Amino acid sequence: MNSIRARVDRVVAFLERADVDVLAMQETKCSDEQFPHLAFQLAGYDVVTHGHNQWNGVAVASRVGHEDVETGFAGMPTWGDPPAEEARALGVTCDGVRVWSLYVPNGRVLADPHYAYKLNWLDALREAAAGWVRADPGAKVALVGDWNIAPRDEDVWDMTRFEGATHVSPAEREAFRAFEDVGFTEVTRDLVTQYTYWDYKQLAFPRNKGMRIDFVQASRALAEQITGASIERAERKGKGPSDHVPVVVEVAG
DNA sequence: ATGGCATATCCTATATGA
Repeated sequence: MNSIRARVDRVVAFLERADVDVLAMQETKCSDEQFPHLAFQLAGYDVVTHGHNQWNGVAVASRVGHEDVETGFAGMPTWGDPPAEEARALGVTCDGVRVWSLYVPNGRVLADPHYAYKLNWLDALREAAAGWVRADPGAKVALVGDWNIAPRDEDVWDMTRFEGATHVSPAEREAFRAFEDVGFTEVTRDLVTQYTYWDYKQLAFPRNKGMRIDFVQASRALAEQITGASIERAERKGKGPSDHVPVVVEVAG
């Protein structure tokens, strides 16, 4: 989002236009008290929010109900001094699908402690997710949001610009791939080819210098029900866009 | 050749982002 308050009208207009049931948001950049609920309610969506302050922040808007809200996951690493859990993960069940809105730590640069935090955070998420499907192999679980990883070379506009950078390192790519080992499949890759993020700077969007870093990892039971996917590139246009665009999946039933 | 954005708040400065 890069701030929900800065573009709530755009977001709600998109939900209505695209006929979306559930929206997982990341980087809302506001506290729970500051979240602009009213615009969503007027459009028929209830929003569950998890935000502490101006950093991070995740939320799930749904017009098909929501239950079993969880903030953070078991074993989620902390950050800062004093160490604290950041608002980067929110689990909500919407019409039988367990939706996790995830804002994976950026990593900054490879030498930064934030990079180790990112890898630890992904490890802990995979462990937690493994437990969810182990407990219920038929569970429909969606791990969605800003993964801050470009799993393949073609997911960035120019690999030579990413030598020694985060988002493309072997360790990050392995951390993303390892969700396969615990029963998850990335379900948008085979259905659509498109970047999901373009920097605000250097005319990145008109030059199509983007990155594909937003993904949907689905449990087996959910992956079987995915019937379509799209990446809403047009949402990067016009006045006041986010630097990311929506990634949409269709679920049967 | 260089630098060029956008958001937040402790707002004429700094942190964050990828």
